[in-house]
Amino acid sequence: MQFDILHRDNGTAARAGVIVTDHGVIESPFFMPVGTAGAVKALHIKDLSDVVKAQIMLSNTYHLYLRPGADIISRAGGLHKFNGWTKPILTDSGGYQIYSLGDIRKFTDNGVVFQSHIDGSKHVFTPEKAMDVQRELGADIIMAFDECTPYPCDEAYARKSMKRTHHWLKRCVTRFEETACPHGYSQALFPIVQGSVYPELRVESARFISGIGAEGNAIGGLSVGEPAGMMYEMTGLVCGILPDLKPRYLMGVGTPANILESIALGIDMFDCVMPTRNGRNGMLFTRNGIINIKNEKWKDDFSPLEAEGEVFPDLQYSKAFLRHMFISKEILGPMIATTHNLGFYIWLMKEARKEITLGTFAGWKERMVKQLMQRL
RNA sequence: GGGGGGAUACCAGAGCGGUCAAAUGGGGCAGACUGUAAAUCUGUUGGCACAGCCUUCGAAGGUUCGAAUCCUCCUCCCCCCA
Repeated sequence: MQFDILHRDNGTAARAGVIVTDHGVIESPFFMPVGTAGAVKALHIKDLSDVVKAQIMLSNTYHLYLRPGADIISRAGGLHKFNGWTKPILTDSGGYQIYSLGDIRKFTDNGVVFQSHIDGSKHVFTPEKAMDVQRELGADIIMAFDECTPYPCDEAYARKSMKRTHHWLKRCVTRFEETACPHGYSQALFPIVQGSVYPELRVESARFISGIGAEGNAIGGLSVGEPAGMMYEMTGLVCGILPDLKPRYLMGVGTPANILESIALGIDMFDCVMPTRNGRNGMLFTRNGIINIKNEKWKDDFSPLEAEGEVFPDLQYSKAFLRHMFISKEILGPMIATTHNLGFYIWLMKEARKEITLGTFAGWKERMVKQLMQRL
């Protein structure tokens, strides 16, 4: 994997660059639609690629390991062959799932014992296992096995957990170096900074992660319920320490405003379920603000979803029609909303990139943040 | 013509003397959702001057301290036999 910074903004830490992988080029900053089980819910890969114009998708080790199983995907020739997505893929390691699994998991010295959310069966995940499975899945970028701390989290636990993540990282790196992708192309391993909302821990973790010399670095454990200001503070702090010339990935973020603010702090990569999940639940992100399409006030609004929009559904469907689809529980409702939201997110990233290139990102961002988060 | 069953809030449907402004489901309305156990979950759904009061359980009378629940009568619906 190769990363080059092509432009830097005037007045913020934002940068525009390019990542080259064996499955193609990605222009940064970028947003990765989440396709947990190997597919972005409610979307064909053709729409993901040609309509939404996603450059890369994210998938999940935990889910694919449980079902259909890494062996099946490996026998298919890797995840790209299995799901038909020929562009880059990033897989998350399963650390976040173990966090969100709550009380059906427990930590051991070796790794994590957890129960499947599907059938309750017991499984053990270790750093080595996370690497082995991700090698078989064959994503272009794979993530270290970490522990995502909840919010709030006391400092003693956050420190202990961070140390564990660091320790696990070393094991991940060792295993990663001992193995190769069985499908014949290269993979990059990204380590993850933790440390909850404690500046000293974040600094310590960012330094440790930087020392690994990875091809890219991620920030985890944020956007788990802490105030946005705290998230920006931690992100800015960590960005100041992580290598400048490597891509920075802020995991799980976020709202359009969160993303623009984080780009300004030096983040290049994002993923979030918000455009897809909230879309399926009737929330539309638009250039003018947020719409809850199920609200009665849209019932006779025949204006297009987004008059200035460039994505297929924007002009094709009216608000009244989409509301009708949702109220009638038609499958097309979630499909339209997902397509629109992802198209919007990716359009927003493209615009951000353009502004960075022009060196005018800061002012544009201020205007957009206010506008995008309004409730319509 | 004879016999039987039933009418409950927007709909369906429990309740069968007090703890009932009335279970439950649907529908309606609103909210939540940030590395997806999510096409999910939560709240609300008679009125108001709202820790209380007022008007509701087909209509009208009645019994009772007290009725959606018991009695009388009226109206309408359904089933069976002829």
